[in-house]
Amino acid sequence: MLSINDKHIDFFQSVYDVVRLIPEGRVTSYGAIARYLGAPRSSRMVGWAMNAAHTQSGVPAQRVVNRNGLLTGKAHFSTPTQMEELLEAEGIQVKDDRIVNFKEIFWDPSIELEL
DNA sequence: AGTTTGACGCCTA
DNA sequence: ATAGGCGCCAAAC
Repeated sequence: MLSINDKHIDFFQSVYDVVRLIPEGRVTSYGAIARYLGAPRSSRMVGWAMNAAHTQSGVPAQRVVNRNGLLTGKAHFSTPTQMEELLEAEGIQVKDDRIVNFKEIFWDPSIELEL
């Protein structure tokens, strides 16, 4: 699925690129990433891309949650507690698989990177 | 080649 | 507030 043409950059690669830009201590949602990539209705693709995120390096997958601030992807980490542990290590409070103050630490690429 | 399934989001009842 | 349906695109069956 590699492409030699720059015209259509891999969707996966683009997702990883955005995720890498998420500042420490901040989080974003699948929908926000999809919207930033120009596919507002394709949040599922972001999720699919994240499925293979662990194969990439420098991709803080724990900073990507669903629009409710729920750690929906925690099952895909090494251990069921890995995700929240990583988040808490960055100063993000997690309560019952949900990010506390989600609205405050939310980082929207389409806004933060609009310039 | 048709069907099912996602680490989702949004609208409607 | 909760539940269910549809959309959207790619990969696995």
